[in-house]
Amino acid sequence: MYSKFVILYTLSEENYLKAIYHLGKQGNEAVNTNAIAEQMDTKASSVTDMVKKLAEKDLANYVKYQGVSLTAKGRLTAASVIRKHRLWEVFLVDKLNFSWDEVHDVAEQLEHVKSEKLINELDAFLEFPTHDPHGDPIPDKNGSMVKNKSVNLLEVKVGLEGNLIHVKDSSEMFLKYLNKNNLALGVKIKVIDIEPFDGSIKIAFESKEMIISKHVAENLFLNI
Amino acid sequence: MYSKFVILYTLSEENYLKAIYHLGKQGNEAVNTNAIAEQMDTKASSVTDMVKKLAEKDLANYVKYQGVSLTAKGRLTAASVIRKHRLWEVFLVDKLNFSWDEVHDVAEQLEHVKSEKLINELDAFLEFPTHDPHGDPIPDKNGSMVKNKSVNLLEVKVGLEGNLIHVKDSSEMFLKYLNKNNLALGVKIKVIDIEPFDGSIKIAFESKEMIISKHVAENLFLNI
DNA sequence: AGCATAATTTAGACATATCTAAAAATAAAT
DNA sequence: ATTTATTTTTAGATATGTCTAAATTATGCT
Repeated sequence: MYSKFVILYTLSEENYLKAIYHLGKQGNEAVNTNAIAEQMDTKASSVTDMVKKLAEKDLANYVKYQGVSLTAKGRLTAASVIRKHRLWEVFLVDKLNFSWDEVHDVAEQLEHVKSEKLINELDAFLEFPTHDPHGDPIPDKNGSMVKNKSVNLLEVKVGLEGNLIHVKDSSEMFLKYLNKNNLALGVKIKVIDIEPFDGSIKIAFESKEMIISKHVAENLFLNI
Repeated sequence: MYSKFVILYTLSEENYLKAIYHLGKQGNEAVNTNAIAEQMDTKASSVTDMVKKLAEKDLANYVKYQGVSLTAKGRLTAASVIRKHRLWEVFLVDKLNFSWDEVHDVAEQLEHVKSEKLINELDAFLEFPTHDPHGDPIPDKNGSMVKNKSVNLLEVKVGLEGNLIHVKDSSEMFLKYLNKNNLALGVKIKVIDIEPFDGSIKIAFESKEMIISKHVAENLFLNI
């Protein structure tokens, strides 16, 4: 009755693959042990252990003291987990009334459910979305995704405008800040002024003006 | 970024609670170590270990050599896992085109995802179903569910009829057998004859007749 | 180049959940 | 009631994934 299913990779392995994928340009660039440790809220020694295991399974390229990158196999596996994560986020927001700041932790669990049919049917049910609720592109079955040709708000010149199509930091705290200020995906934002002293930016949107810090601007992307 | 969520009980603990709940009349009756081991496809010694842990956490009543039952807390936890399992089964069948013999393994994974909001919103999205695709009742938030006042096919007298509302064995093999013979939930079945020699039963449904073994009949329930 | 600092790895330990094999307790049989 | 068989528990081992502390390698600085 309690059948065992084929577990290709463990939860832990999948999470490490994701971290390396995100930190190292889709896994193509070598990533430091310490960077991974920080990202995953764990210790560097634990990272070393796991990274050896990933290399043994032909998921990662690892040379002592030189960092880790992903093999083609590792990259595809990571992309598949990210695909699941983002599809579930769309499901939660579009069908289950979650707001974009509530989805992360739940999607983090759902992304590890193993079933080809499940994720393909979910994809179809959601009508093959291309982006998640934070504007991140959803990889297809082969791990490829559309390139976000968005521009960081810090690069936008005074007087120019564009729609907010992506936010980099998707922590609950940051998203709640955006919510509070009515900054949602799709909103048209115009750059009014840039303060050279601290890099803060005055923007206009929905007939309001507000000043955002450089740190906030770093995380906002427009399609200009 | 990779936040840790509060894990109340481990996957393993939840699976043991479910097994004890199913084997012991919703956890009210004491269950043998061996019975649990068989149900969970594990060894008796592993069961002893886990059962001690459940007792320590006030989820189970355990007296050496006397079997295990569930405390109120254990019963509620088990019911909550079963609630999730059955709601996900409804989702898979109603929304993602799964057939009733494909849902078990996937639901077995989804049932362990922790989020109050997720399961409540899913419940609402599915319009508060009362039964899963196999006719099993779905517990509510308090762990209570409607009593299935169905009659086992073995108890039905010759000449009487009723709708198939529940199948006990929900293994893929059994469900595929039912599919092959067009025996689906809701079908109106009439008992034509009972063979005293081996307990097999001739039934009529959808203007066909067929003979089913006693073993099959044991797993079918009608609402007479 | 040589030394100090930072990053990384190794060694050894721990918790969880499992197993095998042996011991102990209970149930069944004569 | 005693012996036999079955069930259950204990003791000790293993695998995974983590940790701390110490050792090693790489990097930065003068």
